[in-house]
Amino acid sequence: MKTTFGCFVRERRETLLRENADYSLRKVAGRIQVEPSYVSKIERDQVAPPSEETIIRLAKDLKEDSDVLLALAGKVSSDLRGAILKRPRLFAELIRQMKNAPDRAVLRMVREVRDGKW
Amino acid sequence: MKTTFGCFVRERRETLLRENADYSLRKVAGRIQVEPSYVSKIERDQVAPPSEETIIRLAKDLKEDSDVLLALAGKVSSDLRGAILKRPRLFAELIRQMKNAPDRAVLRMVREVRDGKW
DNA sequence: CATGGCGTGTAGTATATAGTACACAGTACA
DNA sequence: TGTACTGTGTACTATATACTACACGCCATG
Repeated sequence: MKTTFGCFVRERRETLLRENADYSLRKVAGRIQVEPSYVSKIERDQVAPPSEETIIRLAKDLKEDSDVLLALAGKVSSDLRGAILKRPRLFAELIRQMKNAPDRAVLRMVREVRDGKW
Repeated sequence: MKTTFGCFVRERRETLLRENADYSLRKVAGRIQVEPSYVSKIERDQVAPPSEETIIRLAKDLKEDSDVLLALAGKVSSDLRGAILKRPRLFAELIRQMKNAPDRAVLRMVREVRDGKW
């Protein structure tokens, strides 16, 4: 079974709540500026995941990687989308090529580029 | 000025129409299974670009790269999205790293991976 | 001169997205 | 024992998305 957005968020929040009462559903809702009932429905997967902006605020609040949270919501963060849209053919080829490459290989490339080997 | 989705499509269609009467707006609309008035509005950017599925049918009909057409519509094709969502942190890092790399460098890496150098 | 194909204008629709507002019942604790 | 906080149920809403349906006027041509 796949982890859903809601389950993941609930689990993460309850973990934080165990050692910090500031992570009640209502407190989190307050900080990320949505209604508590909405967070409740989100965590039980009763509604679709929220918007990108709300997911990013939530990720920050829960100290989670926003790319991971966005992925669980089936979304790609808009800065990545922006990069792809500027050079669609190039990135399409890159991603399709890397799709089946093992993590190690992809990481090696990232490192090579970061180290200026181009 | 940026080329819009509509302008691009209209220009492409009219180019094809010049040597083939099968590329009238109505004929294209018929083949891609939407109303002619809808295509008219799309080409004049009077409405937002159509759905991914419709864009792909349109790209095929106009013999255009669907990734390019999707990009003009501000969309990323769902197979690319799927690849990113499976390994969000990895691909986020990859794309952010490649974002500022010159085309040549990215292409070199793509070729290296394709040629099994990993 | 009417018939067929052309592009376009107006109006309307179904479904999805992204939430709000507020009442309610249970629990803790002072 | 009351009050403060917890999570949840119900109902509603505004905006966006992705189109359809159909009528209109223009032009070519047979």
